Amino acid sequence: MTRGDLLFPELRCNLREYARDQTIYAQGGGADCWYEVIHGTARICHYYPDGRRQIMAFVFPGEVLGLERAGRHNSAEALTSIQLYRHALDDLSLRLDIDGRGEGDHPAIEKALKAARESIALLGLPTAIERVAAFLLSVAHRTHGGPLLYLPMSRADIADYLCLTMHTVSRSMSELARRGLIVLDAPQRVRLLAPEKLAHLAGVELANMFGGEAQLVA
Amino acid sequence: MTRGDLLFPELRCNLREYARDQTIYAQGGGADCWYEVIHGTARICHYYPDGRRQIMAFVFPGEVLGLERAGRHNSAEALTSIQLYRHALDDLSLRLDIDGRGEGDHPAIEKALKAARESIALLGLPTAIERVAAFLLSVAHRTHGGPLLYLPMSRADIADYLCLTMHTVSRSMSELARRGLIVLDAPQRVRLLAPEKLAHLAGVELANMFGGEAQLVA
DNA sequence: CGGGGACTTGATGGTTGTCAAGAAATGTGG
DNA sequence: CCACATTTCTTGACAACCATCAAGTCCCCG
Repeated sequence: MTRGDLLFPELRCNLREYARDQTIYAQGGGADCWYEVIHGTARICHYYPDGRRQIMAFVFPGEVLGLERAGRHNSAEALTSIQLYRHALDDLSLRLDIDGRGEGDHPAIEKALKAARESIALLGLPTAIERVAAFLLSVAHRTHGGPLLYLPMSRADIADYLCLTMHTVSRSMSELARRGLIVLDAPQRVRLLAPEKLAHLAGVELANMFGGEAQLVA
Repeated sequence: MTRGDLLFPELRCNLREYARDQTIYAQGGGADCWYEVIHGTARICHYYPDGRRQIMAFVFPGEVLGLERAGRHNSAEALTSIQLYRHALDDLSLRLDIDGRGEGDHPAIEKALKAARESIALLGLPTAIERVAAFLLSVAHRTHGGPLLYLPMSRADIADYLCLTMHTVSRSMSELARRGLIVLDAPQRVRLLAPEKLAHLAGVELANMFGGEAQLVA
């Protein structure tokens, strides 16, 4: 199941490992490469001078980070121990073409654009509970697709991603549990009981963006 | 001053004109080209089945739209009468390299990514007045850079872009005027009296994103 | 001059941020 | 393995902010 197994031995020199909470690259530095996640999860953060932090994205296996030719606008940090494949900036082809055939000549950049669109869509949802519902569906779809999911990030991370406070995220989770849409086995372990109702909360279209309901009923 | 003058006669066949409120391309259709704005302004809209509308971006001269190889996720509509240069999808070079030298091999996509980052940053601001302040700075920077600016979009458009209501946008504008940061000569004609104070509201870093204060004091 | 659309403004209620405390989970040393 | 310390998460009370509902104003255009 480990995706590193898919790689030829001569390509292993491009593999990088980071421990939990390590910085993969730092905001303000120069960019000499981009990465593809083999396994583990990262967060992309932007720090403002006033101390606020905005999480631009979470990056799961098969997704990309660091596509900034001009330099690092954001920091990348390991949420869990993480294994990355390091690419040269002028090579925009993916190592793991998981989705089947590529999506044009620049699949890496197009993945990045798609992720940005998804973030904007999430922030466009008017209420906290809708954003949390959409977030859970997004994570489910982007990891295994099953109804039992592990959240590698803290409530504060989720809050900084959805532009809410940790408290509101927590309240929304509790409210979803109270309505019977999810079960909180542990703070970071969530079962999606009614993904179709979550999808309705998140907006039908957004739910489609996350791959629809079919995969979640598995 | 008209940018069409910069084009060689043999390239005029790729110019397209649209009148105000015309649709440039529609959500759900196929994508066979992307565009560069010569003059005029467009809005990129995403329509949800429940009737909500999210404006993903406003596109000013020198900026790009329609970079979606897989098909149209969004609609593009002319805010004013608009002149576009039509590009093939496999040619990602810009016709107008306004910023001087290009920014790598894929300047068009990198412009699109930069615009997406800016939208996320705007939505990350916690209060309505901060978003409106940042929005005004952004428009000023992306048009002429001077303190006197014309807003080609309606309050409702701004609201759907900043994820607020038209009413809150209007109230925020009035509040900025009350504080002496701007003057509302007409609903769509705004003078920035204190761009540095607007920048402080919007957050220093965001202000830098919009080109800093120097250009606004002109 | 009259009509309609866009904008502004007021009153009210719902949602979220803030402040504060408590509960649960995690880690550490005995 | 347990007790304790620390961090993370949850929950409550309150205040601030924004959406909603409802008028009212301004401006453009016929």
